[in-house]
Amino acid sequence: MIKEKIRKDIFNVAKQLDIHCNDQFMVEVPNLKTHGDFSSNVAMVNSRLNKLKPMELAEKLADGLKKKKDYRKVEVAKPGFINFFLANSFYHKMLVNIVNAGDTYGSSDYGKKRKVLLEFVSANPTGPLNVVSARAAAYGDTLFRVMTFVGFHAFREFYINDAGNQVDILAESVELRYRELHGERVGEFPPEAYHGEYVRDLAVRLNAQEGSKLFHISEKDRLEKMKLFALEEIHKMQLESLKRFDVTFENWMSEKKLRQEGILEEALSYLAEAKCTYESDDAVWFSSSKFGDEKDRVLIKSDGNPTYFVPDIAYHLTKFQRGFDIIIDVLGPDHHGYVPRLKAAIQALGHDVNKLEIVYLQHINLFEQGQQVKMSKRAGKIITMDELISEVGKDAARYFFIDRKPSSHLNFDLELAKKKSNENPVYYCQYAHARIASILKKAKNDKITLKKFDIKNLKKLDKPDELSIIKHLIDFPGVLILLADNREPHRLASYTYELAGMLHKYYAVHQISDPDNLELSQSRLFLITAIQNVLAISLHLMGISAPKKM
RNA sequence: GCGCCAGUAGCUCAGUCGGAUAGAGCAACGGAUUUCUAAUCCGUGGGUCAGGGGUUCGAAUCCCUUCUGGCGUGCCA
Repeated sequence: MIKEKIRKDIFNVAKQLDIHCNDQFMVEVPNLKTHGDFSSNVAMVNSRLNKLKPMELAEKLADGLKKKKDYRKVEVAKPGFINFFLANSFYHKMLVNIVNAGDTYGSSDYGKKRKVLLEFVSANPTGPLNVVSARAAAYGDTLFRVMTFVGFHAFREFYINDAGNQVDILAESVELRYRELHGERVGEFPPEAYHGEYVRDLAVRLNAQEGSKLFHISEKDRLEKMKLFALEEIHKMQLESLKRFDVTFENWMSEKKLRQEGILEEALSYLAEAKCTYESDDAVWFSSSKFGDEKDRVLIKSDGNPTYFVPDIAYHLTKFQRGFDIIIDVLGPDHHGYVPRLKAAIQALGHDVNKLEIVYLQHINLFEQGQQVKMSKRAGKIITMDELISEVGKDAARYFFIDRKPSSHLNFDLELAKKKSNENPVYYCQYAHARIASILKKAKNDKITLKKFDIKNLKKLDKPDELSIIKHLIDFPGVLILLADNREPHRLASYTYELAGMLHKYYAVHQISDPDNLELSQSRLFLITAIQNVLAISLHLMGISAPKKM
């Protein structure tokens, strides 16, 4: 992290010169190259404190900083900026570090082993995963990979709503299809039932296993059997889809299990102890409005059953009991009205609500030939995650889902994702990686080797584009930390795309491997080795393959 | 009505947390391969950062307000 280094240098010089310096100032990359590799507003921020004009203060600091050998030039500009130009030797030193670090480059102990729970996807076990789940899967998994890489102790968790109303309806839907198989006329399929073709498949498979036997047991037992069968099968389907997407979970939390273990009662009794519940209209209420929710919420319905809210409270209670430092829920946009009451419950239970973070992923619109693909859940006409993966491939799908920041609506262009051309950013990134592999192979054939590489040779790397590539490579660890802190995987997609672009441009202008120019070639091969290393790491963190050949 | 998210080039979006002349890609047009992969590169045009006000040395970024779009606002999950 160069910015940190420069900050430290500034602080040191200020101390030596007896200049007051608070930490409010910034070090950043200016828009214009003529303004240096980095610049700082330190003199402007601290001018009042030192009773000096910004320009005067800047001059003083700059004089001290000029003495450091990592800077080629330190200059002062108009309102009071200090501009830093780094020495080539500094870049070369960093480049060697990058290659030496290998696939650990960018990793750090930044997260200080803080325990992080990432809950995402958590789709109802009532059907195949859809594209929204796919976005959540790509988002959550990439965030997990990066947070782990920068030193957090992260866990992925999938919460299965395998109890309650929805799964009863699922069982009834299977029942109807099962009856149909046995020649019964079930008439119009109820609108609230699950219409998807997979329900029929489930019935067929159940029938293959059990035949008409199920008619000889009570309806209650039969429905229970169907429920278990359907849940098991759908869970396997979802697991399989996620596996195709290279996403796994450390833990699957079952709502049914929470109920069986009495966590719901536990949560309810804590709320009662905290005097946050009361009875009214034959129902039990939670006084969530005490904690900022807009109104109180029902916990136990007048029919004696808990609302879906209760298991959610119980589930979150376990998250806190398990001792996580950071708890991240990745939710769809339709849940944001729900969060205030959840946070109210956490406060009522006496836990630190600040540990809970909610990330809302916005909706996805699929486009095909410029037309939005209309999806209707009722008619069972949805595009599943599996169909999407088959259609565009895992790599493209994961990239496209990560490419936008979570709060943006995502327009997914199916045509573009399938294209194998420069228009498709996924291939653009992968091709850069493959291209390097190809150059390295060629160099090997030409007997240009990198073994026992002498750092002095890197002096040949002095072109502006070479230095800005190295600069970009040096940024990598900082990008990962920024990404982890802000929970914004899209930064990695942009970063990778930019790096790939730099390689392609570099390739177009310079002969990298040239047997007639051994020393220069070795320097350049060293550079592209570093690029390839970083490309491979970023692609891996995004769950995208890094091919050697395309 | 209230709440949340968004509004940046014709389109899709970035913008490193308040910095200097707001950036890419696509689309349009014009160029570049006797070459380490043209799945690539170079060039050209394109902007009232939705509107207005405020905060300060300085605002796409922070505050207020108006407008537009999406979602939410169940004893459904």
